[in-house]
Amino acid sequence: MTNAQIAKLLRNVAASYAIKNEAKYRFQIIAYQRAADAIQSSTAEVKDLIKEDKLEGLPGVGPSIRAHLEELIKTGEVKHFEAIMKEVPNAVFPLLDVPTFGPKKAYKLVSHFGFKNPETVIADLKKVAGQGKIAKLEGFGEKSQQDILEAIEDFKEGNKKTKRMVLPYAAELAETILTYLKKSDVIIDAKPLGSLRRRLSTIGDLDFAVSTKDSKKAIDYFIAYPHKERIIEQGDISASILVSSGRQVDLMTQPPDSFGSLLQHFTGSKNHNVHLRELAIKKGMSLSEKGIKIKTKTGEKTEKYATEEAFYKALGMDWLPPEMREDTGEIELSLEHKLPQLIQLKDIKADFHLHSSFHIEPSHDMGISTMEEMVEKARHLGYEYIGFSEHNPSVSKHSQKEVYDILARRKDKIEQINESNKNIRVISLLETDILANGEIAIDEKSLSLLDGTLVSIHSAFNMNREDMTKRIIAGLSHPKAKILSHPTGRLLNQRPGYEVNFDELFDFVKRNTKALEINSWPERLDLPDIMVREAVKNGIKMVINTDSHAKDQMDMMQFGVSVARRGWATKQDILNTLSYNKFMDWLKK
DNA sequence: GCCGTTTTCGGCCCGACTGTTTTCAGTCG
Repeated sequence: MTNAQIAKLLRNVAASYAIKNEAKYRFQIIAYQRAADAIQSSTAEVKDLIKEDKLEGLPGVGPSIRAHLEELIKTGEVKHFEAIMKEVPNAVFPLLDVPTFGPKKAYKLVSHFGFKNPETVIADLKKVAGQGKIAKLEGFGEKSQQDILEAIEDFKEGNKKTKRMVLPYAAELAETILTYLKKSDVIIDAKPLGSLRRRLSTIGDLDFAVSTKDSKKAIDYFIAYPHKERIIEQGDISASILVSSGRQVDLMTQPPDSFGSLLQHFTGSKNHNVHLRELAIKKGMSLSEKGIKIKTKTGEKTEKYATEEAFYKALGMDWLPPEMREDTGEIELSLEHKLPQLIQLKDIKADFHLHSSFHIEPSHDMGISTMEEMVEKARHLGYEYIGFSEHNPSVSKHSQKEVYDILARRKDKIEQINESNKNIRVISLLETDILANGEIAIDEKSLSLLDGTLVSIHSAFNMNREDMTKRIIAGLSHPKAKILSHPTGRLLNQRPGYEVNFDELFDFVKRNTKALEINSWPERLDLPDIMVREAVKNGIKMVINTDSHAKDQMDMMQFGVSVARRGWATKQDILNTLSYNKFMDWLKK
């Protein structure tokens, strides 16, 4: 059973409690939802966590839910869950996945019409809505009947085409919308919110904060967005639209003197904010997007905050980078004024994963920009040095002698570039396959031509955990193999990573002066942020690379930096912040 | 049901928007 399935089960339990008696089970409902959130966002599978006795490490999973989950993994079902859910018709649960449907609405409709089949319930509901039968129900009307039809339609569309966007694409779309917003006369400032601002690797909806003295005009301007498909909702201070790519875009407004509270409130994460508001209550404060409500002798007043810095300061905290706001210890550090200094884009002095168009006759894809073009781009980016890491020449099409000859020509070419340009030092790297047997694809003689090599997995993904771990460690064991590229092998929205024992791998990397790559490619963003955090805790060195196949892709470094920041990495954790000489010293270790 | 340097008992975040309502319930973030 996957984490997603377990999370859904816990949400169904929460929904069942809500249907039974929401007031009575209020806190159980919250508890089950929290546990579901924690499990859904965990990188480790619940069954593995149980095996390693780490399940209680998840925030929101206590003794009771842990016992239930152990029963689930052991027997495939949980008696307690079954008992609660038995009182709710099965057909309720699929409806909960449809936006605008909560437990109450789903239950009312399913029980009134007597729907029995979870498989067909959405179609069944669409049918009775089409027949005008919902509008006649108490608590429903013509409009809500129409909304139900639209929600079902959108849901079916969404299932097909609108998965979460990877960060770089979301950032691009956001930039277009921000540019539009900033053209308005009444909009003083506009900034991204939510997961976009926290720089998650994948983004669902896009949220924006707007500073304005005239929220009505700002909202009118927003809903007139040229690529708008339709308005989802429109109120006095916020609105939501659907844009033509099928994405929902939300806008929140506040006057300039409350803009700081607005940014803070909607940047989240939910857990960060809930924790913050609980702390505030203990200080007699109440937090919202409007400011901080404080009880006074005469009544209460709301202090306004124009900046987030001032808002956090009022709570006795330092401003936190949005990437850290996940309630994983950052609030405590901020209260103690001990936040780490996260790495910034300007700290980056090099990029080691560049595929040029040099004719290397590679095992995989080639770049399209010349080495010279990429060097020029590196100069523009203010780098000090770069490394070319084309895929190794195909070993199925060439003898090792031929591989050597190609690499020797490439070495000459790199030397020539180093002689002709004084701005950027170029080092001779390669992206070498780790073969299924753990050997690296090219021989000793060819390796001797390189300053070092990145190694990576591009074949035989389906090995078991133990064999894959052995394979990677074997590949990384060669003195020239220094960096493991895209370590998990995941592709966002496409495939999960291969199975590796990362405890073992981390240990090996640390003991042998190797490094793990944070790959900035939009679908990779690999190492994932959560594992970067583990790597940082364990003192593992990393590099942030773009894996560029064209010069302009070198701009994607910012996304790798975002991943590093979400993992709390500082300059000291990332090797391409080192000067050329220091990095070369490391490479030779 | 979870959680803890104010608590192992007694708390548990805050508000906007919509539709169907004459004051609120449901959903969302």
